[in-house]
Formats: sequence, C-alpha cells, structure tokens
Amino acid sequence: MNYWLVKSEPAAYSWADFTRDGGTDWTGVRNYQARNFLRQMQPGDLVLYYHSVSDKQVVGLAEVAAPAAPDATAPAGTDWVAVRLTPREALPTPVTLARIKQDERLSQVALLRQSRLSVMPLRPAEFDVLLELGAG
DNA sequence: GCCAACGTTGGC
DNA sequence: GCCAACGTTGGC
Repeated sequence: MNYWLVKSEPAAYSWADFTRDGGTDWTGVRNYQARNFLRQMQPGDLVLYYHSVSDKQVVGLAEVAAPAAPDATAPAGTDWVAVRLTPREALPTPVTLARIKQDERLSQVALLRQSRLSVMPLRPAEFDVLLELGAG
C-alpha cells in the first residue's frame, strides 16, 4: 500500500466535481516525474486530494481504482498515462497549506519542497499526520 | 499582479 | 551539448 497526493486547481476540476462524477480518470499529467509516480500507483493506494491556487488545502481522500493506462487525452504516439481515482471521503477539516508548513512532521513533504509537482508520493507517517489533521 | 521555480524549446 | 528565451505553475 502506497500513499500519494494529487493536486488540482478547483477552477479546473474540484473535489466537488470529482465526487459528483463518482471518480475520474486522472488525465492531463504532462510531466515525466509525475507520470512515473502515476505508473507506480496500485489499486487500493490512498490518495489525498489537494486544491491548489485558489484554495491551497487538502480537501479529501481518494483511492486508486485502476492502475496506469494510456491517457486518452494525450496525442497519439506519446506515452502519457492516467489512473482511475474514486472518492472516499471529504476531510472533516481541510488541511491548509499554512497548517502543513507549520507542522514539523510535514517539513519534508514534496508539496513544500517541489511546489510545481502535481502528483507526488507521501511517506506513510506524513499521510497519517495529514489524515489526523484533517479529522479535525 | 508579481515573481520564483523549473521544465521545454530552439538557435548555435 | 550548451544555454538563453520562453511558458507554466502556483504561492504570495
């Protein structure tokens, strides 16, 4: 079991959109490092859902429902992938970026160290802390 | 609106 | 292969 965090601009595709759809293929990733993480995802892995830009907080918990497969939105001949994600639950208390920054236990998270990466792994301990903070 | 980070593109 | 220019992301 691995743990991940994905980012989305709420204006583009929000947690509300995601839950309304009952899940989605996580398409559109066009960064090699992020793609490599998508490829490592396994069904059942847990994924925190972060709203970037306008919201800047972790808002929900999702799960990998299907492993990496060719991204149908990518041009033919390219090798981008998408995974299927389904929602589990909204966090009772969204975890803000400010809160993350102030918690020593989260000082190494990729979200802080590599702000532009849109798909990233979380250490189990980091995932636990985020869920705990999100529980309120 | 600005700017830092950083990935990509293209000229050489 | 190097590197400057440029575009995008995302925090402030």
